[in-house]
Amino acid sequence: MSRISDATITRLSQYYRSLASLEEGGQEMVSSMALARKHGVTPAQVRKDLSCFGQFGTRGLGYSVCQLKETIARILGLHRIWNVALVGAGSLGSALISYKEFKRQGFHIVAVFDNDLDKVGKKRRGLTILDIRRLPQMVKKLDINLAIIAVPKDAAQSVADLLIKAGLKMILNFAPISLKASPGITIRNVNMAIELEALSYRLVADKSFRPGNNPQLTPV
Amino acid sequence: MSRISDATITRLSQYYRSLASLEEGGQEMVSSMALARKHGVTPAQVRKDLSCFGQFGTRGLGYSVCQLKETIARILGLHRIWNVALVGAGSLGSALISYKEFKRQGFHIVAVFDNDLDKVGKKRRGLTILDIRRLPQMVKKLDINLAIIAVPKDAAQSVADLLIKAGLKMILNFAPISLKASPGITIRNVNMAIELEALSYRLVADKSFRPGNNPQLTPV
DNA sequence: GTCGGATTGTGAAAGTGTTCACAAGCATGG
DNA sequence: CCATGCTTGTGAACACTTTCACAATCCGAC
Repeated sequence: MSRISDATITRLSQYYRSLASLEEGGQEMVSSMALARKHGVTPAQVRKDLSCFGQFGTRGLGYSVCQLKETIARILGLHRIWNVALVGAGSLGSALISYKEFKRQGFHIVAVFDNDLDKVGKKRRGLTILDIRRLPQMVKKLDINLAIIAVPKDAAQSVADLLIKAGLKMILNFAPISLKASPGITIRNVNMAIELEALSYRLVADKSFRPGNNPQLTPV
Repeated sequence: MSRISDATITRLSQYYRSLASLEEGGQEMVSSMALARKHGVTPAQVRKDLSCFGQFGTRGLGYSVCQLKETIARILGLHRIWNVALVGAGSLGSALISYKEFKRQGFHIVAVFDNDLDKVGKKRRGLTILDIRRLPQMVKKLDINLAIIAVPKDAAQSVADLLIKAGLKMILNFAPISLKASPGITIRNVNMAIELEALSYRLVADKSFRPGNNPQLTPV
Protein backbone atom coordinates (compact mmCIF):
# COMPACT_ATOMS: atom_id res chain seq x y z
CA MET A 1 0.00 0.00 0.00
CA SER A 2 1.14 3.46 -0.73
CA ARG A 3 2.69 5.99 1.57
CA ILE A 4 0.42 7.55 4.16
CA SER A 5 -0.17 11.24 3.71
CA ASP A 6 0.86 13.79 6.25
CA ALA A 7 -2.69 15.03 6.49
CA THR A 8 -3.83 11.58 7.55
CA ILE A 9 -1.22 11.42 10.30
CA THR A 10 -2.20 14.84 11.59
CA ARG A 11 -5.82 13.80 11.72
CA LEU A 12 -4.98 10.58 13.53
CA SER A 13 -3.28 12.70 16.18
CA GLN A 14 -6.45 14.69 16.52
CA TYR A 15 -8.72 11.67 16.65
CA TYR A 16 -6.44 10.32 19.34
CA ARG A 17 -7.09 13.34 21.52
CA SER A 18 -10.84 13.01 21.11
CA LEU A 19 -10.68 9.33 21.90
CA ALA A 20 -8.73 10.01 25.06
CA SER A 21 -11.35 12.43 26.26
CA LEU A 22 -14.19 10.11 25.27
CA GLU A 23 -12.51 7.34 27.20
CA GLU A 24 -12.26 9.57 30.26
CA GLY A 25 -15.95 10.25 29.89
CA GLY A 26 -16.56 6.51 30.02
CA GLN A 27 -17.87 6.12 26.48
CA GLU A 28 -17.23 2.69 25.04
CA MET A 29 -18.07 2.95 21.37
CA VAL A 30 -17.83 5.76 18.84
CA SER A 31 -18.95 5.98 15.22
CA SER A 32 -17.03 7.53 12.38
CA MET A 33 -19.87 10.03 12.23
CA ALA A 34 -19.42 11.16 15.83
CA LEU A 35 -15.67 11.36 15.52
CA ALA A 36 -15.93 13.26 12.26
CA ARG A 37 -18.23 15.88 13.70
CA LYS A 38 -15.78 16.66 16.47
CA HIS A 39 -13.13 17.53 13.92
CA GLY A 40 -15.06 19.12 11.13
CA VAL A 41 -14.39 16.35 8.63
CA THR A 42 -16.62 13.83 6.90
CA PRO A 43 -17.26 10.36 8.31
CA ALA A 44 -15.82 8.91 5.12
CA GLN A 45 -12.60 10.75 5.81
CA VAL A 46 -12.33 9.21 9.25
CA ARG A 47 -12.91 5.74 7.87
CA LYS A 48 -10.42 6.22 5.03
CA ASP A 49 -7.80 7.48 7.44
CA LEU A 50 -8.19 4.43 9.62
CA SER A 51 -8.44 2.02 6.72
CA CYS A 52 -4.87 2.87 5.77
CA PHE A 53 -3.78 0.79 8.73
CA GLY A 54 -6.33 -1.96 8.95
CA GLN A 55 -9.87 -2.66 10.00
CA PHE A 56 -10.63 -1.58 13.50
CA GLY A 57 -14.38 -1.10 13.57
CA THR A 58 -17.46 -3.26 13.85
CA ARG A 59 -20.13 -2.73 11.23
CA GLY A 60 -23.32 -1.55 12.78
CA LEU A 61 -21.62 -0.50 16.00
CA GLY A 62 -18.65 1.70 15.29
CA TYR A 63 -15.24 1.63 16.95
CA SER A 64 -14.28 0.63 20.45
CA VAL A 65 -13.02 3.87 21.97
CA CYS A 66 -10.38 2.19 24.05
CA GLN A 67 -9.10 -0.15 21.36
CA LEU A 68 -9.03 2.51 18.68
CA LYS A 69 -7.15 4.84 20.98
CA GLU A 70 -4.55 2.19 21.69
CA THR A 71 -4.29 1.33 18.03
CA ILE A 72 -3.69 4.92 17.02
CA ALA A 73 -1.20 5.27 19.86
CA ARG A 74 0.75 2.42 18.38
CA ILE A 75 0.57 3.77 14.87
CA LEU A 76 1.87 7.14 16.02
CA GLY A 77 4.41 5.72 18.41
CA LEU A 78 2.69 7.16 21.45
CA HIS A 79 2.81 3.88 23.33
CA ARG A 80 6.35 4.46 24.38
CA ILE A 81 8.63 7.16 25.72
CA TRP A 82 10.73 9.17 23.27
CA ASN A 83 13.81 10.94 24.49
CA VAL A 84 14.05 14.42 23.07
CA ALA A 85 16.98 16.81 22.91
CA LEU A 86 16.25 20.50 22.92
CA VAL A 87 18.77 22.89 21.42
CA GLY A 88 18.38 26.51 22.47
CA ALA A 89 17.76 27.62 26.03
CA GLY A 90 16.18 30.96 25.19
CA SER A 91 12.65 31.89 26.08
CA LEU A 92 11.04 29.67 23.48
CA GLY A 93 13.22 26.74 24.49
CA SER A 94 12.36 27.26 28.12
CA ALA A 95 8.67 27.39 27.29
CA LEU A 96 8.96 24.11 25.40
CA ILE A 97 10.58 22.40 28.37
CA SER A 98 7.51 23.05 30.44
CA TYR A 99 5.02 22.36 27.66
CA LYS A 100 2.81 19.76 29.30
CA GLU A 101 1.45 18.23 26.13
CA PHE A 102 4.86 16.89 25.14
CA LYS A 103 5.26 14.92 28.33
CA ARG A 104 1.66 13.78 28.21
CA GLN A 105 2.24 12.17 24.81
CA GLY A 106 5.46 10.50 25.83
CA PHE A 107 7.95 13.07 24.55
CA HIS A 108 10.43 13.65 27.33
CA ILE A 109 12.94 16.42 26.96
CA VAL A 110 15.96 14.83 28.58
CA ALA A 111 18.66 17.34 27.68
CA VAL A 112 18.95 21.04 26.85
CA PHE A 113 21.88 22.38 24.89
CA ASP A 114 23.12 25.85 24.14
CA ASN A 115 26.28 27.36 22.72
CA ASP A 116 26.19 30.37 25.03
CA LEU A 117 28.77 29.60 27.70
CA ASP A 118 27.07 32.03 30.07
CA LYS A 119 24.04 29.78 30.05
CA VAL A 120 25.83 26.44 30.18
CA GLY A 121 25.69 24.99 33.68
CA LYS A 122 22.65 27.01 34.67
CA LYS A 123 19.29 25.34 35.08
CA ARG A 124 16.06 25.64 33.17
CA ARG A 125 13.12 24.10 34.97
CA GLY A 126 15.16 21.35 36.49
CA LEU A 127 17.40 20.63 33.51
CA THR A 128 21.02 21.71 33.45
CA ILE A 129 21.95 23.44 30.23
CA LEU A 130 24.72 21.55 28.48
CA ASP A 131 27.42 22.75 26.14
CA ILE A 132 26.33 22.05 22.57
CA ARG A 133 29.70 20.42 22.01
CA ARG A 134 28.64 17.58 24.28
CA LEU A 135 25.74 16.75 21.97
CA PRO A 136 27.20 13.66 20.23
CA GLN A 137 28.23 12.15 23.53
CA MET A 138 24.86 12.80 25.20
CA VAL A 139 22.81 11.53 22.27
CA LYS A 140 24.34 8.13 22.85
CA LYS A 141 24.38 8.26 26.62
CA LEU A 142 20.73 9.30 26.95
CA ASP A 143 19.51 7.35 23.93
CA ILE A 144 18.02 10.43 22.32
CA ASN A 145 15.57 9.82 19.46
CA LEU A 146 14.37 13.25 18.42
CA ALA A 147 15.57 16.84 18.50
CA ILE A 148 13.92 20.21 18.75
CA ILE A 149 15.64 23.32 17.46
CA ALA A 150 14.75 26.55 19.23
CA VAL A 151 17.67 28.78 18.37
CA PRO A 152 17.86 32.04 16.43
CA LYS A 153 17.46 31.93 12.68
CA ASP A 154 21.13 32.25 11.81
CA ALA A 155 22.21 29.37 14.02
CA ALA A 156 19.53 26.94 12.91
CA GLN A 157 21.26 25.37 9.92
CA SER A 158 24.51 24.67 11.73
CA VAL A 159 22.61 23.21 14.68
CA ALA A 160 20.73 20.95 12.30
CA ASP A 161 24.03 19.80 10.80
CA LEU A 162 25.35 18.99 14.26
CA LEU A 163 22.23 17.03 15.14
CA ILE A 164 22.41 15.02 11.97
CA LYS A 165 26.09 14.34 12.49
CA ALA A 166 25.24 13.09 15.96
CA GLY A 167 22.99 10.52 14.34
CA LEU A 168 19.55 12.05 14.80
CA LYS A 169 17.10 11.57 11.95
CA MET A 170 14.04 13.50 13.09
CA ILE A 171 14.11 17.20 13.83
CA LEU A 172 11.42 19.67 14.76
CA ASN A 173 12.58 23.16 13.88
CA PHE A 174 11.11 26.28 15.46
CA ALA A 175 13.60 28.71 13.96
CA PRO A 176 11.99 30.93 11.34
CA ILE A 177 13.88 29.45 8.44
CA SER A 178 12.97 26.41 6.36
CA LEU A 179 15.65 23.81 6.85
CA LYS A 180 15.90 21.34 4.05
CA ALA A 181 16.17 17.67 4.82
CA SER A 182 18.75 15.49 3.19
CA PRO A 183 17.60 11.98 2.23
CA GLY A 184 16.86 9.84 5.24
CA ILE A 185 16.45 12.84 7.49
CA THR A 186 13.07 14.32 8.33
CA ILE A 187 12.82 17.93 9.35
CA ARG A 188 9.53 19.56 10.24
CA ASN A 189 9.53 23.31 10.21
CA VAL A 190 7.14 25.17 12.44
CA ASN A 191 7.16 28.81 11.52
CA MET A 192 4.91 30.78 13.79
CA ALA A 193 5.30 33.97 11.79
CA ILE A 194 4.08 32.23 8.66
CA GLU A 195 0.96 31.15 10.51
CA LEU A 196 0.24 34.76 11.34
CA GLU A 197 0.89 35.75 7.77
CA ALA A 198 -1.75 33.36 6.56
CA LEU A 199 -4.16 35.18 8.83
CA SER A 200 -3.14 38.63 7.75
CA TYR A 201 -3.45 37.56 4.12
CA ARG A 202 -7.06 36.73 4.78
CA LEU A 203 -7.59 39.94 6.63
CA VAL A 204 -6.35 41.85 3.61
CA ALA A 205 -8.05 39.57 1.12
CA ASP A 206 -11.45 39.66 2.79
CA LYS A 207 -11.55 43.40 2.82
CA SER A 208 -10.18 44.76 -0.37
CA PHE A 209 -8.42 42.22 -2.44
CA ARG A 210 -9.97 39.95 -5.02
CA PRO A 211 -7.63 37.89 -7.15
CA GLY A 212 -7.64 39.00 -10.73
CA ASN A 213 -9.30 42.26 -9.89
CA ASN A 214 -6.69 44.20 -8.12
CA PRO A 215 -5.09 47.09 -9.92
CA GLN A 216 -3.00 48.33 -7.02
CA LEU A 217 -1.18 45.03 -6.93
CA THR A 218 0.69 45.67 -10.12
CA PRO A 219 4.37 46.12 -9.48
CA VAL A 220 5.24 49.56 -8.20
CA MET B 1 -10.72 33.30 -10.05
CA SER B 2 -10.94 30.60 -7.47
CA ARG B 3 -9.87 30.70 -3.88
CA ILE B 4 -6.15 30.62 -3.25
CA SER B 5 -4.91 27.54 -1.45
CA ASP B 6 -3.32 27.63 1.92
CA ALA B 7 -0.24 25.92 0.55
CA THR B 8 0.24 28.75 -1.92
CA ILE B 9 0.06 31.36 0.84
CA THR B 10 2.56 29.47 2.96
CA ARG B 11 4.95 29.27 0.03
CA LEU B 12 4.57 32.97 -0.70
CA SER B 13 5.64 33.64 2.89
CA GLN B 14 8.69 31.54 2.28
CA TYR B 15 9.54 33.16 -1.03
CA TYR B 16 9.21 36.49 0.72
CA ARG B 17 11.94 35.54 3.17
CA SER B 18 14.26 34.46 0.38
CA LEU B 19 13.62 37.64 -1.52
CA ALA B 20 14.39 39.73 1.53
CA SER B 21 17.73 38.02 1.91
CA LEU B 22 18.48 38.26 -1.82
CA GLU B 23 17.71 41.95 -1.67
CA GLU B 24 20.11 42.37 1.23
CA GLY B 25 22.73 40.63 -0.85
CA GLY B 26 22.17 43.20 -3.58
CA GLN B 27 20.75 40.84 -6.18
CA GLU B 28 18.40 42.54 -8.60
CA MET B 29 16.73 39.77 -10.55
CA VAL B 30 15.77 36.22 -9.69
CA SER B 31 14.35 33.43 -11.84
CA SER B 32 11.61 31.04 -10.82
CA MET B 33 14.26 28.36 -11.10
CA ALA B 34 16.54 29.99 -8.56
CA LEU B 35 13.71 30.70 -6.16
CA ALA B 36 12.38 27.18 -6.51
CA ARG B 37 15.70 25.58 -5.69
CA LYS B 38 15.91 27.50 -2.43
CA HIS B 39 12.65 25.98 -1.29
CA GLY B 40 12.71 22.50 -2.71
CA VAL B 41 9.86 23.08 -5.12
CA THR B 42 9.63 23.14 -8.92
CA PRO B 43 10.00 26.34 -10.93
CA ALA B 44 6.51 25.75 -12.30
CA GLN B 45 5.19 25.79 -8.77
CA VAL B 46 6.73 29.17 -8.10
CA ARG B 47 5.27 30.61 -11.29
CA LYS B 48 1.83 29.13 -10.62
CA ASP B 49 1.84 30.51 -7.10
CA LEU B 50 2.62 33.98 -8.37
CA SER B 51 0.27 33.77 -11.32
CA CYS B 52 -2.64 33.55 -8.89
CA PHE B 53 -2.15 37.24 -8.25
CA GLY B 54 -0.98 38.65 -11.53
CA GLN B 55 2.02 38.80 -13.79
CA PHE B 56 5.10 40.07 -12.07
CA GLY B 57 7.97 38.74 -14.13
CA THR B 58 9.74 39.57 -17.33
CA ARG B 59 10.15 36.77 -19.83
CA GLY B 60 13.76 36.02 -20.49
CA LEU B 61 14.87 37.83 -17.36
CA GLY B 62 12.94 36.64 -14.33
CA TYR B 63 11.53 38.69 -11.50
CA SER B 64 12.77 41.92 -9.99
CA VAL B 65 13.77 40.93 -6.48
CA CYS B 66 12.70 44.20 -4.97
CA GLN B 67 9.40 44.52 -6.81
CA LEU B 68 8.43 40.93 -6.22
CA LYS B 69 9.20 41.25 -2.55
CA GLU B 70 7.01 44.33 -2.27
CA THR B 71 4.25 42.66 -4.22
CA ILE B 72 4.22 39.61 -1.97
CA ALA B 73 4.33 41.89 1.05
CA ARG B 74 1.18 43.52 -0.17
CA ILE B 75 -0.52 40.25 -0.92
CA LEU B 76 0.24 38.94 2.53
CA GLY B 77 -0.49 42.20 4.28
CA LEU B 78 3.09 42.64 5.42
CA HIS B 79 3.26 46.23 4.19
CA ARG B 80 1.55 47.50 7.29
CA ILE B 81 1.54 47.05 11.06
CA TRP B 82 -0.95 44.65 12.61
CA ASN B 83 -1.88 45.04 16.24
CA VAL B 84 -1.94 41.70 17.98
CA ALA B 85 -3.46 40.72 21.32
CA LEU B 86 -1.88 37.88 23.22
CA VAL B 87 -3.95 35.92 25.70
CA GLY B 88 -1.98 33.91 28.22
CA ALA B 89 1.06 35.21 30.07
CA GLY B 90 2.60 31.84 30.83
CA SER B 91 5.96 30.75 29.57
CA LEU B 92 4.84 30.22 25.99
CA GLY B 93 3.07 33.56 25.94
CA SER B 94 6.16 35.29 27.29
CA ALA B 95 8.29 33.61 24.66
CA LEU B 96 5.95 34.83 21.94
CA ILE B 97 6.19 38.41 23.16
CA SER B 98 9.89 38.41 22.52
CA TYR B 99 9.71 36.41 19.30
CA LYS B 100 11.60 38.68 16.94
CA GLU B 101 10.13 37.37 13.72
CA PHE B 102 6.67 38.67 14.61
CA LYS B 103 7.84 42.21 14.97
CA ARG B 104 10.03 41.95 11.90
CA GLN B 105 6.99 41.09 9.76
CA GLY B 106 4.84 43.83 11.20
CA PHE B 107 2.98 41.90 13.86
CA HIS B 108 3.15 43.96 17.03
CA ILE B 109 1.91 42.45 20.24
CA VAL B 110 0.31 45.46 21.85
CA ALA B 111 -1.49 43.87 24.79
CA VAL B 112 -1.18 40.78 26.97
CA PHE B 113 -4.14 39.39 28.85
CA ASP B 114 -4.51 36.77 31.54
CA ASN B 115 -7.23 35.68 33.90
CA ASP B 116 -4.83 34.96 36.76
CA LEU B 117 -5.18 37.94 39.07
CA ASP B 118 -1.78 37.24 40.56
CA LYS B 119 -0.27 37.99 37.18
CA VAL B 120 -2.44 40.96 36.26
CA GLY B 121 -0.53 44.19 36.75
CA LYS B 122 2.87 42.52 36.52
CA LYS B 123 5.06 43.04 33.50
CA ARG B 124 6.26 40.71 30.78
CA ARG B 125 9.08 42.14 28.72
CA GLY B 126 7.78 45.64 28.92
CA LEU B 127 4.07 44.90 28.60
CA THR B 128 1.75 45.09 31.57
CA ILE B 129 -0.48 42.04 31.89
CA LEU B 130 -4.11 43.06 31.69
CA ASP B 131 -7.19 41.46 33.16
CA ILE B 132 -8.88 39.38 30.49
CA ARG B 133 -12.13 41.15 31.35
CA ARG B 134 -10.74 44.32 29.84
CA LEU B 135 -10.37 42.62 26.47
CA PRO B 136 -13.40 44.12 24.67
CA GLN B 137 -12.46 47.60 25.77
CA MET B 138 -8.81 47.24 24.76
CA VAL B 139 -9.55 45.71 21.38
CA LYS B 140 -11.25 48.95 20.43
CA LYS B 141 -8.85 51.27 22.17
CA LEU B 142 -5.73 49.71 20.66
CA ASP B 143 -7.34 48.84 17.33
CA ILE B 144 -6.41 45.17 17.65
CA ASN B 145 -6.63 43.10 14.47
CA LEU B 146 -5.46 39.63 15.44
CA ALA B 147 -5.25 37.48 18.53
CA ILE B 148 -2.95 34.77 19.74
CA ILE B 149 -4.11 32.20 22.27
CA ALA B 150 -1.40 30.78 24.53
CA VAL B 151 -3.41 29.45 27.44
CA PRO B 152 -3.85 25.92 28.81
CA LYS B 153 -5.98 23.50 26.86
CA ASP B 154 -9.07 23.75 29.03
CA ALA B 155 -9.28 27.53 28.84
CA ALA B 156 -8.75 27.80 25.09
CA GLN B 157 -12.34 27.49 23.90
CA SER B 158 -13.71 30.07 26.30
CA VAL B 159 -10.90 32.46 25.44
CA ALA B 160 -11.72 32.02 21.77
CA ASP B 161 -15.36 32.81 22.49
CA LEU B 162 -14.34 35.97 24.31
CA LEU B 163 -12.10 37.06 21.45
CA ILE B 164 -14.82 36.52 18.91
CA LYS B 165 -17.33 38.36 21.05
CA ALA B 166 -14.87 41.25 21.22
CA GLY B 167 -15.02 41.41 17.44
CA LEU B 168 -11.83 39.65 16.43
CA LYS B 169 -12.00 37.48 13.33
CA MET B 170 -8.53 35.98 13.10
CA ILE B 171 -7.06 33.84 15.83
CA LEU B 172 -3.84 31.90 16.09
CA ASN B 173 -4.22 29.17 18.67
CA PHE B 174 -1.27 27.52 20.39
CA ALA B 175 -3.32 25.55 22.90
CA PRO B 176 -3.19 21.82 22.14
CA ILE B 177 -6.82 21.55 21.15
CA SER B 178 -8.36 22.14 17.75
CA LEU B 179 -10.70 25.07 17.99
CA LYS B 180 -13.38 25.12 15.36
CA ALA B 181 -14.12 28.31 13.52
CA SER B 182 -17.65 29.54 13.08
CA PRO B 183 -18.44 31.12 9.70
CA GLY B 184 -16.62 34.37 9.17
CA ILE B 185 -14.03 33.54 11.79
CA THR B 186 -10.65 32.06 10.94
CA ILE B 187 -8.78 30.07 13.53
CA ARG B 188 -5.39 28.55 12.87
CA ASN B 189 -4.34 25.85 15.24
CA VAL B 190 -0.67 25.27 15.86
CA ASN B 191 -0.24 22.09 17.81
CA MET B 192 3.37 21.50 18.61
CA ALA B 193 2.73 18.05 20.04
CA ILE B 194 1.13 16.94 16.80
CA GLU B 195 4.23 18.01 14.93
CA LEU B 196 6.31 15.76 17.14
CA GLU B 197 3.84 12.94 16.65
CA ALA B 198 4.28 13.15 12.91
CA LEU B 199 7.97 12.60 13.53
CA SER B 200 7.51 9.74 15.94
CA TYR B 201 5.14 8.09 13.48
CA ARG B 202 7.90 8.06 10.93
CA LEU B 203 10.37 6.79 13.46
CA VAL B 204 8.09 3.84 14.17
CA ALA B 205 7.07 3.38 10.55
CA ASP B 206 10.59 3.40 9.17
CA LYS B 207 11.72 0.71 11.54
CA SER B 208 9.07 -1.90 11.93
CA PHE B 209 5.76 -0.89 10.56
CA ARG B 210 4.55 -1.40 7.03
CA PRO B 211 0.94 -0.60 6.27
CA GLY B 212 -1.10 -3.64 5.40
CA ASN B 213 1.52 -5.97 6.75
CA ASN B 214 1.37 -5.50 10.40
CA PRO B 215 -0.14 -8.23 12.51
CA GLN B 216 0.66 -6.66 15.86
CA LEU B 217 -1.49 -3.69 14.98
CA THR B 218 -4.75 -5.64 15.21
CA PRO B 219 -6.82 -4.43 18.12
CA VAL B 220 -5.69 -5.82 21.43
C1' DG C 1 -33.25 -18.23 13.11
C1' DT C 2 -34.16 -14.44 10.60
C1' DC C 3 -35.40 -9.64 10.03
C1' DG C 4 -34.32 -4.73 10.57
C1' DG C 5 -31.48 -0.97 11.69
C1' DA C 6 -27.02 0.77 11.86
C1' DT C 7 -22.34 1.47 10.52
C1' DT C 8 -18.15 -0.07 8.46
C1' DG C 9 -14.87 -0.66 4.49
C1' DT C 10 -13.92 0.47 -0.09
C1' DG C 11 -14.06 0.99 -5.17
C1' DA C 12 -15.30 4.77 -8.13
C1' DA C 13 -16.20 9.70 -8.86
C1' DA C 14 -15.22 14.27 -7.94
C1' DG C 15 -12.27 17.75 -6.55
C1' DT C 16 -7.71 19.92 -5.65
C1' DG C 17 -3.04 20.64 -6.16
C1' DT C 18 1.31 19.86 -8.84
C1' DT C 19 4.04 19.18 -12.84
C1' DC C 20 4.77 19.25 -17.77
C1' DA C 21 5.55 21.33 -21.92
C1' DC C 22 5.37 24.88 -24.99
C1' DA C 23 3.89 29.29 -27.11
C1' DA C 24 4.60 34.08 -26.04
C1' DG C 25 7.64 37.62 -25.36
C1' DC C 26 11.62 40.28 -23.76
C1' DA C 27 16.68 41.68 -24.03
C1' DT C 28 20.89 41.44 -26.13
C1' DG C 29 24.16 41.30 -29.88
C1' DG C 30 25.27 41.55 -34.41
C1' DC D 1 16.00 45.17 -37.56
C1' DC D 2 16.25 40.39 -37.08
C1' DA D 3 18.06 36.13 -34.98
C1' DT D 4 19.18 33.93 -30.63
C1' DG D 5 18.77 32.56 -26.03
C1' DC D 6 16.40 32.62 -22.05
C1' DT D 7 12.41 32.72 -18.85
C1' DT D 8 7.70 33.65 -18.05
C1' DG D 9 2.70 32.44 -18.04
C1' DT D 10 -0.58 28.94 -18.72
C1' DG D 11 -3.58 25.13 -20.65
C1' DA D 12 -3.40 20.26 -20.30
C1' DA D 13 -1.85 16.10 -18.09
C1' DC D 14 -0.97 13.94 -14.09
C1' DA D 15 -1.08 12.81 -9.18
C1' DC D 16 -2.94 13.01 -4.95
C1' DT D 17 -6.87 13.69 -1.66
C1' DT D 18 -11.55 13.81 -0.41
C1' DT D 19 -16.24 12.55 -0.95
C1' DC D 20 -19.85 9.57 -2.56
C1' DA D 21 -22.46 5.59 -2.55
C1' DC D 22 -23.33 1.08 -1.64
C1' DA D 23 -22.38 -3.83 -0.63
C1' DA D 24 -20.92 -6.30 3.39
C1' DT D 25 -21.88 -7.54 7.88
C1' DC D 26 -22.68 -7.22 12.67
C1' DC D 27 -25.96 -6.77 16.77
C1' DG D 28 -30.12 -7.29 19.01
C1' DA D 29 -34.99 -8.04 19.08
C1' DC D 30 -38.54 -10.99 18.28
